[in-house]
Amino acid sequence: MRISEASMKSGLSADTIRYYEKSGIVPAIDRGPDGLRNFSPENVEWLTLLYWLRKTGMPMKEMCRFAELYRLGNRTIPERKSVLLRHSERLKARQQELERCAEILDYKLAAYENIEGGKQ
Amino acid sequence: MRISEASMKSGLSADTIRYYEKSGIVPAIDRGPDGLRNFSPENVEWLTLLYWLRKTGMPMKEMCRFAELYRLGNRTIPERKSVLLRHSERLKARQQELERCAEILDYKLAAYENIEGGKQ
DNA sequence: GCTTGACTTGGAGTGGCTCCAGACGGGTAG
DNA sequence: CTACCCGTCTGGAGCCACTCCAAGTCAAGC
Repeated sequence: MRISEASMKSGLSADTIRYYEKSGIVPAIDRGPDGLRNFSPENVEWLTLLYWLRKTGMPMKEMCRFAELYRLGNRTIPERKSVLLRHSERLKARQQELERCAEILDYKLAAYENIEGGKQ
Repeated sequence: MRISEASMKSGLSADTIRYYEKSGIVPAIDRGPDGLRNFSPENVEWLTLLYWLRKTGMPMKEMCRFAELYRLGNRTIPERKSVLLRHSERLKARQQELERCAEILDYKLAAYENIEGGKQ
């Protein structure tokens, strides 16, 4: 499939996909005789995973490392697991931040309720 | 208090505080006779709020708007409330994304458990 | 009086895209 | 056949929100 379809399915923009390919985070995609990229379902699966990792704050560097491990085959699975576990920890920390911020917002909003028309 | 203390208390770096002041998101801070910034507790409270809003993804533009409303005094409280409510919605959406990603990670990790030593 | 350290400014650099100009090639319309 | 539109290509500029740095000022301590 071509880039627009891969983009729709993965969630990444066509520009971002090209950018990822350039930076090696995505393997060089096969090209048709016309020179256009031809994405396989596996490519799209990979892009989709990247979409989620990136969206939830994994840095490029780490994604590059992860991609490299993937290229190196099965014997890197333990390390890949540890990358994902680390990210999972990050997600938890992030959720706590969001919760903390939600509390602060609630507090602020309640304060506004009380003030409404009073002093600042 | 000086910038280093304000930085510690708010969580923002000194550079970021100066940057925020330059961009108007923070009111011009009082200067002592030595030309150094002299932060009041209210300044720090404001910085702390900004820290949380920014950290949880509120764009600068919106924070600028919020700062402007704040400057305009109490009659803008309803609009300030709606800014915070909108952000609160954003937090919820963000939390769902994190959860979705956590699911995907769990799925991947489980797949790795099964593969461990088998085929890629 | 000299060093140390916190602060100042302006400006350059960074990460991760995002947008754009200009070129190409395939398909439909006139 | 020509005109035009689409989607794609590449390389490069632009953007956001910092972050870091150089060069300078000043105050306090030895």
